[in-house]
Amino acid sequence: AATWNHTMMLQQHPAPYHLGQYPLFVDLCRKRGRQTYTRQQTLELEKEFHYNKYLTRRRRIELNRSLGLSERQIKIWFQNRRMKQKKEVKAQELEFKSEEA
Amino acid sequence: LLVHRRNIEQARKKRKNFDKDTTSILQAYFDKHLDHPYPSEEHKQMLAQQCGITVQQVNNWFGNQRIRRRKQIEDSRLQHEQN
DNA sequence: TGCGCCATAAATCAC
DNA sequence: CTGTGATTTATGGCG
Repeated sequence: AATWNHTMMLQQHPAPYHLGQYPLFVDLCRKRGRQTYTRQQTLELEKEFHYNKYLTRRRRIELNRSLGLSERQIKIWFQNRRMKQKKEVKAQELEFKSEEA
Repeated sequence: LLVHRRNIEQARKKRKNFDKDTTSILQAYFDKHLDHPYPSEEHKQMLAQQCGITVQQVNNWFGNQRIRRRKQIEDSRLQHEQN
């Protein structure tokens, strides 16, 4: 039986893909790197997020031009930011629970 | 960074390593499910309760562990490589 | 048909 | 310095 690490080594695919089998060699592109955004970029994005949590296409294009980030990166940033906020809210709720002690 | 300022101002907690018992429980589960170290939501909650940590911390631990073990295996394989 | 949510990868941060 | 828990970019599946 192929272990997780065998699977990784042979197929390059540890597969978080719930629902059964994952095709071979799918995940080779997951060797990607990651750009770290500048302070200014993060600051502007954070500012925009405070203004509204969801972006219109128009706003996305404006940010694309003012920051040097692609529309896709900006869209993804907002998705991640919403997830982060959700986690923070969840953590706060857990804190309230522990206050009952 | 900004994140740091935030942490210091809001949380004021130092990052602490998990205690030995917690690590033991998590590693035992990981090793037991080496074929597929992706615990279900139910198992994550169970582990969190057993370890006295949050589900998010369980997620962090498994995420880090998967990547780091994978790297370990790759590295040891590269060391063995001779052509 | 695209968009957002979600779990996750991988890199990076920070103690 | 290293190690490790946490956070930040980025992907792909699915609703």
